[in-house]
Amino acid sequence: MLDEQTRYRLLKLLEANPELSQRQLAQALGISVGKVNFCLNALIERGLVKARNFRNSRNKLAYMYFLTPAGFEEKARVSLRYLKQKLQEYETLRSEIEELQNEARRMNVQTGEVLQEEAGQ
Amino acid sequence: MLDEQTRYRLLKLLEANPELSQRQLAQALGISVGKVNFCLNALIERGLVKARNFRNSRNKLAYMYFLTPAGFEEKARVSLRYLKQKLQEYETLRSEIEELQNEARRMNVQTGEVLQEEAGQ
DNA sequence: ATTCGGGCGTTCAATCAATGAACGCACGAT
DNA sequence: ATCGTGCGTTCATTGATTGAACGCCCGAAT
Repeated sequence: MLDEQTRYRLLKLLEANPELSQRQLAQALGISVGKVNFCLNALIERGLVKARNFRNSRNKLAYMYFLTPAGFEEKARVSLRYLKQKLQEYETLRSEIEELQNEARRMNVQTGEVLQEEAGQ
Repeated sequence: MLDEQTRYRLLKLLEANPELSQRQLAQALGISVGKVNFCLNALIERGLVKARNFRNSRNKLAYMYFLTPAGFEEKARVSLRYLKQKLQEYETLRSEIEELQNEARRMNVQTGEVLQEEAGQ
């Protein structure tokens, strides 16, 4: 449920915008309200996030989800892990693309440049 | 069910190794037998793959799933689409990594190089 | 004082991709 | 005949995810 990407993106979003509602978080992350609710409560339970009241722009009482000190530490760890993972993915992707390009080149020979034209547009 | 990646990897695998059984295909692709069966039947139904009998290494009767001419054409199209998609992902990943590295740099300032050491190992 | 409307967090039945154990079948070996 | 093996196929189960529905709260309007 709490995959690395969601964890990272949620923590980052909370750090930058603690005033977002669960619905706004859901929309910003492209996930469902239910999932945000679940993840947020998990973070709160682990003491990484605290909910606090504040007055929003329409002067209504609302929640604010801000990172605790432990939350900031966790976010640093998660970011680093996420970065490493992305660098790994990057390398994997690089060789996969290379392989695909070799394949496309082989195809070109057989199909008389048809693919190259197609790829151009 | 038939996402672009599975479609590409299955067609590629069939082109190179038509003699693989559904179980072997599943293992090679890291997906379940049921999914391979479903995908394969979809390909057969669309006339992109044909099943044919042959004698395998143990001299047992077995199926061979080979690409039809239409299958080869489809594979070329899928490969190209997949390549484009991967190039796109590559660019996205590049900027995401850049952003993560900026973030890590900012953190370094605040945490006194702790993260850099951590990243080293 | 009362009603209303809107946005909030929360819940949970429904959905859907995916799994892999179980099945019947075909066939070579014994 | 009979086994054993590996095949394709099936389908109940799992598990993640969804989003409609709910009750609640509170400011505004009546």
